[in-house]
Amino acid sequence: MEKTNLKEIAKTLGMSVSTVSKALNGYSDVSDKTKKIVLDLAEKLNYTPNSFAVNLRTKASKTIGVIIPTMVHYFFSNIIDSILKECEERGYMVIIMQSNENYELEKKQVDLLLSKGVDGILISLSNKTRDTTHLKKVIKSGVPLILFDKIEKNIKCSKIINDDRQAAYNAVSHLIKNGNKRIAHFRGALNPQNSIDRFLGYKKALTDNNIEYDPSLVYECKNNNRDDFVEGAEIAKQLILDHKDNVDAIFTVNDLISIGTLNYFNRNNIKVPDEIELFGFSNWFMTNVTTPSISSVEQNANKIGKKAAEVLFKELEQKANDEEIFYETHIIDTELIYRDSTSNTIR
Amino acid sequence: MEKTNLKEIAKTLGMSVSTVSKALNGYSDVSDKTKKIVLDLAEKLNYTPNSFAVNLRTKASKTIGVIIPTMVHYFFSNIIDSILKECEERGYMVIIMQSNENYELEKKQVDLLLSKGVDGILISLSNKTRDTTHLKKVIKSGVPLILFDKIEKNIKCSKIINDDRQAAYNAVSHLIKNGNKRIAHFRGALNPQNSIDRFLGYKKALTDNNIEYDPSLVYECKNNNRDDFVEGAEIAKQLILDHKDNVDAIFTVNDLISIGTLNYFNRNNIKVPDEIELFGFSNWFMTNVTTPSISSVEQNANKIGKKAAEVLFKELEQKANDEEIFYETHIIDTELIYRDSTSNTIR
DNA sequence: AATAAATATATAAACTTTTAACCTAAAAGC
DNA sequence: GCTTTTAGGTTAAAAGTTTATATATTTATT
Repeated sequence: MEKTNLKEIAKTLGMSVSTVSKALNGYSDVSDKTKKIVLDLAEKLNYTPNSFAVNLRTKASKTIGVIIPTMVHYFFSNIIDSILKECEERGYMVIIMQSNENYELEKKQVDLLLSKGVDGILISLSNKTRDTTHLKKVIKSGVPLILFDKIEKNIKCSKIINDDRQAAYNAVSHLIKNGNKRIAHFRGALNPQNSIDRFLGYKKALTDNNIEYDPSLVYECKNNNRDDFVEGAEIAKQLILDHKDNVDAIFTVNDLISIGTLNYFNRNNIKVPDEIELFGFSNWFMTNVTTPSISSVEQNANKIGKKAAEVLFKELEQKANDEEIFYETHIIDTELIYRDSTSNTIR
Repeated sequence: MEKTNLKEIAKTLGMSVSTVSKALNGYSDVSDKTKKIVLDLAEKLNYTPNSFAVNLRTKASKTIGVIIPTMVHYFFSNIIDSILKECEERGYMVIIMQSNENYELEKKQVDLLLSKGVDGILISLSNKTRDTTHLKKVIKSGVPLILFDKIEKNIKCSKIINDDRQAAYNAVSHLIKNGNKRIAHFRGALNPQNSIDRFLGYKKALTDNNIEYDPSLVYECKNNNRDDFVEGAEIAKQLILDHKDNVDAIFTVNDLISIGTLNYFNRNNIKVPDEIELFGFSNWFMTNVTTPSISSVEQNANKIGKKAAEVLFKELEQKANDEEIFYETHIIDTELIYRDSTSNTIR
């Protein structure tokens, strides 16, 4: 079953290549009779167009590229999941690359995608990305670019994000409404924007509620991966050593840290939420099954991925129609999920 | 910065297109002097070959396709992780598709990948795949195919798998060595091969050790996703209702079920491992942080992905050299990880 | 009936690259 | 000094598709 082509079909039917092509593409200037003949033979021969040739001719590949820091993460794998679904529906393929939080690699991957001729690119930036010439290069080359989650504000393109700051603000406000005053924060590393924003939201919630910000209640977690559990437990221990009974609640930068913290408390008979309340971030499914279950911030990763793909396809269409493209920043809603690690008298 | 091409460069330098092409590709029949001139200008103009044209001409895309049942899974995201790394090293791109355990979708995706002209395809089959004409089509079309993890034995191609049966056998044997006689099995659904193999390994370990197989100790878990936790807890409850003190240990088909089970025992003051020992499967990182930590089977997902990619590239090379391809089945080693949910007096 | 309009098909160029085949001039061999 | 080889390059074909333009045929208009 050798792969056939337009030329073969044309020869067999005694037609020209262009007629066959037009028939297959449903052009109106081919008679229905001819169309049927062509379609039938194409079907019989199992004809599929050679996409290399189609790409070359049409200058489009019906393929998009996605770069994320890591695949092995609940949040990102969910984003990818919905990007794949959106693309699948539209007959687009997705090339996925992982930067592994490595800026050089991210840069190289952008080049690879461009050289590959993808129709559009979605990126969630690595934590180490400071320089953005590679992003500007994408824009210059005319390939639509969408940034999501880990974005760089000063790039002229559409962006899809959560409002981390607001989400953190809401979570901490909830802790305050519950009557907590001494609220600790287990923050992420110093650089990543998400980590900064969550910290800022935490801080603002305190000051807006006339609670003095106490830096000694803020602990930094270095890792952002599966070691977070261990680090969460260690920091929880340190917190108790430092502040004994003088702490009411903890807001953590992610759920795994919360789970580690909870684990330490459970092992040491510190009652959650009675003695200390706990609020996580990301709504990882495991927060629902710990004892007690952990309140957390739902980021709606699926919505982020879906919206990112939608905006890309919109821009792709606008580009095809030579319409002007207005860049959009979409803020995907987050929600507080109240579970048993917080007293939820008032919501 | 419009994208330039060979023609432009040739015109600027007053050479022929073919000389420029040969210079850039390091052919020996271009003088070093000319090469330098060409390379310099190409560098300056930021020339990158139009890969659509290269693909068309060379009939290769330097892209491979991967189909997996789901992305949102620790095991698969790890496999993808290492596939991406292997491909990255070789300058290959990876198109990833999710079948969502849907046979029709899997079939469609195979067609898409073929029509896209990928150089090779890696598939982990959906649980619902019975018919394999789509796989035969791949082979017929001459595109190297590698099956991994969820495979179909009767397809003539290379395969990368764990020996689930042996791994289960080893885990249960360990439980037996620890002195357990009444060993329950929380198995997966009836169809998937992995689930069947793990069950068979469980059964064989019993009979090989002269322990009578008791079907009433085998419980079926329907789901294979995040509801497993809840189901694990429910089945644990049922097990205790059914068998009270007449059960020594449990071997579960995956870790989330183990964790759910452990959660039920902890809540109901059933001591693990003193009253009941527990052995999971997959070595999900969370088994390391439960209280007590849970013994489990490490599947080496990264090795599976790495090997799958390696074998593909090997076949790709053999194909390029017109060598005969011998299909290989690689069994990736598993290992037992002993933790606190089992008494590990003898190893 | 002659012309205009419409319909249907064919021709040929273009997309960009690679490479087989060919050419020319200089170097080498005798 | 003549032939042969080699180095360094050019020409042109080919990959398979799309599409603007040209041509041929049929139908409609007056």
